[in-house]
Amino acid sequence: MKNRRITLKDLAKDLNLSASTISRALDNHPAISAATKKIVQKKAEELGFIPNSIASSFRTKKTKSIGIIVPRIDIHFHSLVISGIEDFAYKNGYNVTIFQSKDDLKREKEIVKILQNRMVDGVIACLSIETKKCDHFKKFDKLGVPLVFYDRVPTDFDANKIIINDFDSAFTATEHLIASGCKRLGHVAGNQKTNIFKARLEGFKAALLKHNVPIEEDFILHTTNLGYDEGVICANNYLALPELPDGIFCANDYTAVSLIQVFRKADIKIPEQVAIVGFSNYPISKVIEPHLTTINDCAFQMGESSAKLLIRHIEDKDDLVNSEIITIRTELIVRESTKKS
Amino acid sequence: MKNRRITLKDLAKDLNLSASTISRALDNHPAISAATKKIVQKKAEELGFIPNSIASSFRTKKTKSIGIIVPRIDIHFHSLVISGIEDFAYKNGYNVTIFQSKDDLKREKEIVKILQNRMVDGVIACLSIETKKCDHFKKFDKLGVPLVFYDRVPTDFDANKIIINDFDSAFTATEHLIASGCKRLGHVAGNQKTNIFKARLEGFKAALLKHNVPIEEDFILHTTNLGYDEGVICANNYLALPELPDGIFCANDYTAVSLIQVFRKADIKIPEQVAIVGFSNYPISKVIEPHLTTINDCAFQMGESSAKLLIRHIEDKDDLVNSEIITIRTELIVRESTKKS
DNA sequence: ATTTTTTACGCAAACGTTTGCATTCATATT
DNA sequence: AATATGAATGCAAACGTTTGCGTAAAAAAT
Repeated sequence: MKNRRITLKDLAKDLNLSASTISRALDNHPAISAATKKIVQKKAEELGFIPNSIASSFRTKKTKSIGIIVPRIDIHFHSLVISGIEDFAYKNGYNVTIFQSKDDLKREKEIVKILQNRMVDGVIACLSIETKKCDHFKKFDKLGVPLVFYDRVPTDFDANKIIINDFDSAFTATEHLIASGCKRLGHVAGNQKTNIFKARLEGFKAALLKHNVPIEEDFILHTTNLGYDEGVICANNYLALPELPDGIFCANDYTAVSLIQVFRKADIKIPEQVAIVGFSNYPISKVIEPHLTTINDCAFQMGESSAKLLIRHIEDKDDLVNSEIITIRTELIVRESTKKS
Repeated sequence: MKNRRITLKDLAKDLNLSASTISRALDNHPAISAATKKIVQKKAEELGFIPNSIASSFRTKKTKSIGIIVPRIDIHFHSLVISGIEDFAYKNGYNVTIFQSKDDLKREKEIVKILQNRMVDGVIACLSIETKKCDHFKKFDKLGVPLVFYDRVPTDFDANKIIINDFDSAFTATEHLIASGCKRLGHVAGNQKTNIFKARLEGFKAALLKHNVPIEEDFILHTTNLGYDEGVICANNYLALPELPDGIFCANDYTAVSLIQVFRKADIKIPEQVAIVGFSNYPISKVIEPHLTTINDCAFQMGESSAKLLIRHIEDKDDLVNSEIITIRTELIVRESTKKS
């Protein structure tokens, strides 16, 4: 039962070599002869030697693993980002340990503490919605643990950040509505305490300004979490207005989908009467009828870029740059929900 | 810059105590006086001591981390399971390291090797679609590393498994169609090389048998990956038949959604002309019009149960049970797609 | 044949923590 | 007063690997 693990020393004894030679042989160290390497590798195979990576990490102070803090794993955007991170990390010999903050600041702080026990070579994080100050993250810098934020990033301190340009994306989405012939534009806005949603609203307004479209405050509806239910509420609010907007840019796809559904039930033609644009390119956007025009936020690529940047910082310790902001290019995906034609 | 980490020894020197006393004090060991504990804790706080968990793991041979192998993270079912695992693990002081097999057997084997380097106290896995033989997993047993499979589990060897009863679930779904008045029943079947999809087909047939509904082979369509596109193909195949089924049980929600969309475009009323049931309760099932009746596979709970079972096996080493199969209760969620009324 | 260089390997320390056992000192028991 | 008990702490080894440095033997240079 007690299957003691084979160690370097066991191999060494078996082959009348020293542990250091075994270690170097398996590491393909130049100072070891080809013949010895062969022998060692064969023996290792034979005895089923499995290197103890904990011992190795302990010695070298490198764990080859990176920690990820996300609000929730089961949100499609985040699972895509994680997928991108894992993919890039895996190809580069790193593995990823995942924590969910559940959008709870207290839990986020706990996780940060856990992550500091030198379990990870670097950290990738997306802030909880509650997080305003990021002091708890500052210790990573002192410990020499590289840190990259994505999507919801801190504004109160310098850090590596992977973001999309929410302002520009919103601007593009809105311009698309205008180009489609919309004259009365509305916006379903996200929580304005969160920067990305603030930027989307600002981008929306900027586009109107540029094209001399009047900003109708009644057409700008505010939400707190951009869920389906809030989308339904917004839709009904629009319906209660004396006149509907003829184009609405929603800060995410969920609310956009709800709008479409409620409007259609009210026999309002999409896109003929109201054109709708969402944000994030969630899977539902390709399912809803009519298919939803939306902004692809390239979540997988965000994950890849995060991992890439982090690993570069992990391995280039002499890197003088300690703060880098990378903006991922988004794209407008035009589907039926805006094709007035 | 070089911020050397504070260690137990530093604390010991500072307080004129031995490292062992510090260690025990922070561990709340009974042999240490309350007074000493106070002092040690205060000093630890003051110097910003962070225990080196790698060293601890190295010494104790416990990493308090569990490895997860999933086909893909960005599939909603899996991200839900992972979420359940992480949640339970977190509450019990474990963290989770995630790997994606990408449904590639070769990569799955690589991951298994990586996971054996004693990085994890236990493993939770969902087999890649390619995996038929599970020999590569057997080493975990020899190493004393507990292993739990979920959803796609091996059939060729005893192991801890968390599954749903696909046969029963399919049976229930089909009975529901029959109870709704359907007489000509169809099934969109998944890849029959995969057990869960085979069981769903069998459950479907068994329900027909029980209720003396004829099994019409033309109404049973086979697919390979159950994607949207295959759903569209199936829908068109149904439309090409001399007579449509009046009730269809789909092996997953994607194909069910495609059926609904294609049928509606062909001006076929759902559920009046054709009632449709899906499987898995994906988010889209609540968005599609009409909302989709489906089987809730309780993915989050699967994750929780997996973690619970695994951690029990990790901590009860003397546990004589080495193979346990837990079936999670599914539930039929009735929505508009089957409400003929 | 001697010296120098090169090649291939061994020695031993170190990483920070945990833990069985020994030790010290104070207190309780006889 | 001598011994036994118990509480609190220290000692030292161990976990398995890596790595700078030392050294022996072999090859090359003189």
